[in-house]
Amino acid sequence: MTDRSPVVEAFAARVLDWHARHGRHDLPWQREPTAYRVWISEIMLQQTRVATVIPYYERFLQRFPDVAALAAAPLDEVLHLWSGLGYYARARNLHRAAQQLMARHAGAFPQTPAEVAGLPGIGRSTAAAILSLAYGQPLAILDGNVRRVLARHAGIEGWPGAPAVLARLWTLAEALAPRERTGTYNQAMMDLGATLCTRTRAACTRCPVAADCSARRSGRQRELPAPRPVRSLPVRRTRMLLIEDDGARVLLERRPPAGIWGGLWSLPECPVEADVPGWCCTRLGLRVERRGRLAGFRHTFTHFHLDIEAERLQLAGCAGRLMDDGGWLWYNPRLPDALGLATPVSRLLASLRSDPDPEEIRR
DNA sequence: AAGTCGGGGAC
DNA sequence: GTCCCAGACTT
Repeated sequence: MTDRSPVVEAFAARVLDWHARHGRHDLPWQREPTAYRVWISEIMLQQTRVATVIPYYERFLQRFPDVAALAAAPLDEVLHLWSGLGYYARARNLHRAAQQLMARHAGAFPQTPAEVAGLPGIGRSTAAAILSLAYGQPLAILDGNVRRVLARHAGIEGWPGAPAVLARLWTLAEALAPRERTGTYNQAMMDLGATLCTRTRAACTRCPVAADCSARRSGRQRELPAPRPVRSLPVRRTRMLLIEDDGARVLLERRPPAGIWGGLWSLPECPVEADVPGWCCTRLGLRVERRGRLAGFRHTFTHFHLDIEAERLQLAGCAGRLMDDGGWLWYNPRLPDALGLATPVSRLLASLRSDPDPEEIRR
C-alpha cells in the first residue's frame, strides 16, 4: 500500500463519518454478516437492485441456511428460488461453488482474494466484498455504486465498461480505501452511491465528499460516468405452445444448461411461420387440436427484444415417441413443482390458471 | 475488446 | 420507449 496524504485520509474519514449517521444498517445480510450470507447477497445483487433482491434473499436463506444445505440441494430447487431474478448462471455457479467449498475447504471460505475469486461466479469485486465485509480484510471493491462515485469525484472520462477506464477506477479505488475498517468503508461507498450519488439526481448538498468533487465543481454530475455506447436491439420472434393433457397439465421442456434461461424449464417453442399441429407432430410426436391464441407480448433482454406469441393446444393423441429422456415433463400449474421457470413462462402459466377456458384473444 | 447473460424500476 | 442496476464469463 502507498502512503496516504492528509487529503486522501480525509476522504475515507468523511465517508465513514457520513455512513455512521446516514448509512444503511439494517439490510437483511448486514444483521449477521457471515461469509456465507454476504456471499449470497453479493451474488444476488450483481446487476440487481436491493429492493428486488430482499424477498429472494429471505426465501433463499430460509431454505439454504448454510453452505452444506446449498451444496446438497438439487439444482432444480436452487433455480426455483432464483426464478424471476434473472442471470441464471449466477444460481448455477452458486450451486457449483457451494459444492467446491464442501469438497475442498470443508464448507468454509478460503481467506485469500485469489482463492475466493477462483470460485465460480466470483470476480475481483465480489471477492473483495466478501473478504472485507465478513472478515475485515483491507480490499477495495468496485461495483456500480463505487464506479459512479469515483468517476464523478475524480472527473474520470469514458464509459466504465471500457477496460482502460475500469483500470483507472480500480487504481483510484485501491488508493482511497483505508487499511482500517475497510468493510465499513466499502459499505459506506455503496450506500453513498445508492442513496446520494445516484444516476440521475446527485444529492450533492448532503454529500460528505462534495467539497473536492470534480463533477460537482464543473456541474457535470449528469454527464459522469459516461453512458454505455448506444446500440439498437434486434427483434426476434417466437411462438410458445401451451399443450394441455386431459388433466390440464402443461408440457414443459428443459432448456440447455448454457444460453438464455439455461437449465430452466420452458414451453416448447415453434417458429412463428410453422404450421403448429404439423410441427407438434413431427417435432414432439404429439397430435394436438388448436384451442386459440393468447395475447402476444414483448420480453426484452440485455441484447435483444423477443416478441412472444402463445397458442393453446389440447393433446389429442401421442404418436409414440419422446417423453423418456428427462428433458420433458407434464406440469400442473395449480400444484407447482420446485422448478426454475423463465418469467414469460410463469406469466403464461398464470394466465392459464386465471382463465381455464379462454376465448380467442386479439391484440 | 466485444458479446452473452434477466428482469424490473426509474425516467 | 431507454437506461442501468452491489458483474462475471466466454470468445
